[in-house]
Amino acid sequence: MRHWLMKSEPAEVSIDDLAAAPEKTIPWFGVRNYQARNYMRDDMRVGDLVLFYHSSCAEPGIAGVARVGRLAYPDATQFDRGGKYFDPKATAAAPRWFNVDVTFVRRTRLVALAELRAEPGLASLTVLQRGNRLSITPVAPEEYACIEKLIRA
DNA sequence: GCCAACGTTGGC
DNA sequence: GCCAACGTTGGC
Repeated sequence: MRHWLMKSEPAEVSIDDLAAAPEKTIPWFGVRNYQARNYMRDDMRVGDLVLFYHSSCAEPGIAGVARVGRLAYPDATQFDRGGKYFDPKATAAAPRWFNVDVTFVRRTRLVALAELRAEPGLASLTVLQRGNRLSITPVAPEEYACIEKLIRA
């Protein structure tokens, strides 16, 4: 099983929104970056654990844990003509964008970005690297264990 | 609102 | 294939 960190703007989808969703599950639509897409399409498996990260907000940081609830399938919003995620180059026969479903596991205390940065064990965490903008990044098992510890601290 | 960093696009 | 221009991300 692999571990992931997925960013979401809480104004769009927060950990509370995920907890309140039907079946506590939300399709992770709208990703329009190839590397992030590839992680979902090629590497994510049902049951993989996800650190739910709030970004572009007053208190950026890890706000909860989720898991992959469904393998990647074509992102419906790419076909939504007029929608903000519409992609004119995508076709049903050759979809460009894929998403997994993400299922709520639990809230955590807010582990702030500054706290993550201050933790020596997380020095190579992808999301903390300079200039990183990827909304989906892998988390090594040791890094995940380190963050679990921070969550409980 | 600012701005650094990065990905994508499109002309050549 | 190069690279300038542009758009987006995301912390501050």
